[in-house]
Amino acid sequence: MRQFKFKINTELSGSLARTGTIKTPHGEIQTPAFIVVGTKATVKAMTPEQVKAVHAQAVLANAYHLYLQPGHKLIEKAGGLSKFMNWNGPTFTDSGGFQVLSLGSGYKKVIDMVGGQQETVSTQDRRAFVDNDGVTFYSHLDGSKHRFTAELSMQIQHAIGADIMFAFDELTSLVDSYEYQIESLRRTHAWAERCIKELSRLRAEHPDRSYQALFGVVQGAQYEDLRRQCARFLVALDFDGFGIGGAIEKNRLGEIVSWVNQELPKDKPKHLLGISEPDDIFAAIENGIDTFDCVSPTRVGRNGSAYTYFGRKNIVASRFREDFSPLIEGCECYTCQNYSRAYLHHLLHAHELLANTLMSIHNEHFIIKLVDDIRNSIVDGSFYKLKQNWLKNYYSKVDK
RNA sequence: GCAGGGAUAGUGAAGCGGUCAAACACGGCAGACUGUAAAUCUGUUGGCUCAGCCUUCGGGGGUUCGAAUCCCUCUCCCUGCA
Repeated sequence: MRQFKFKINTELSGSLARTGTIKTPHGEIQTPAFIVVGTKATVKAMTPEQVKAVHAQAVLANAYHLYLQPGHKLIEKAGGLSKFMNWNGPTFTDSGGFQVLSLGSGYKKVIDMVGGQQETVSTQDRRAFVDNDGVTFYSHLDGSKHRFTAELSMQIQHAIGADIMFAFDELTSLVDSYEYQIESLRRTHAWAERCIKELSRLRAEHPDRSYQALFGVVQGAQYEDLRRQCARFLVALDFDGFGIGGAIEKNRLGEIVSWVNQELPKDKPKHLLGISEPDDIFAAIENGIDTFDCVSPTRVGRNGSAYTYFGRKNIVASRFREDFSPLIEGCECYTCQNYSRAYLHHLLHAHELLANTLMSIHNEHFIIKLVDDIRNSIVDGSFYKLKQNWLKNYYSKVDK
């Protein structure tokens, strides 16, 4: 019995935006929702109680990382991801497909979301090699050799036991040729079919775990024909929802998401992988995205930046040394309720671990609240007003 | 008191006649971070009218075309012996 359900609650006329509810065995997710990232079965520097307190509805972990350490079998023995990490809400796992890029062609390179200059990586520097059947790669932890296939990714994710899993895909970069995108897409399609097949085998083997939902991932980079083609291909398969992945030029994000969502069935949830900048969030939701995840709030926080209504602020900067006000006046997060910018500045300079926790709490709270506010604005029809005012402030360069 | 060693930019520490405004580390300053090889990475860090010039390597004085680097002397510190 599949317990995964998605229901649309309200729609914003004149756009693809909607609110909805995803029902999983571990609880409901009110969408649009920002899904917090906990790659290695932990949201870095935060306890599950703190994750709950910032109103996170679900956590997304990573199959690649958990396979290498501590091993998916161990998590299975522990009773599944949710129990293992003491997070009693819904969970997602990413397939490990992203590592094809981050360890392969994008090794040591930042994925350029703006679409500027990019270099490809020479073969000898690569740690991952893609072929039609799968990916051979070397562990970033100890250099040991491994091989991922669609089947193994499903076995890993199935063992980890998240409520929502993603099909194994290949992520290309913007500099890959159109020809390569076609070749890659062919693999992503084949792997999607193999994921479906492998999951049905696993479900038959483990009826108790048939609750796990599987999302297919749409690739195709910046090409409209490829994006639409990929979406149509995946629709024909038995996916519970869809992820949209791959290299996306920042200024075309809304456009690309809209092509895909015009092809995908309306009544299934759509997840945009790895996005959380405020302007991207507005663009994504406006074009029909229900959930997204991103490492940015925690990573940026650990590295000293805080989200505010007037842009990100580098709290390590000396101008905050004697600033005894909270990160945001009136912010309801634990950090702003109790600590000043000067204190956070001090913790960051002293490399105190509490800095990571307090900065992460604020940033996660901030992004989650933004998405919650957007959800409410869809319900009461004030979406466009919120978007306009919000982004005007955020990019105003005012230092408040 | 005698013998030896040492004083280098914010700190520690290289340099031991020219390529030294002086390695490197830390600290400082600034920036970046979008399916986490990230408590990470990048740039910068004497001054200025900045492709050049000026003042620096404990203080002072020498040697030399040229000194942080050699000599004399003073001050302070360390280690032995008295």
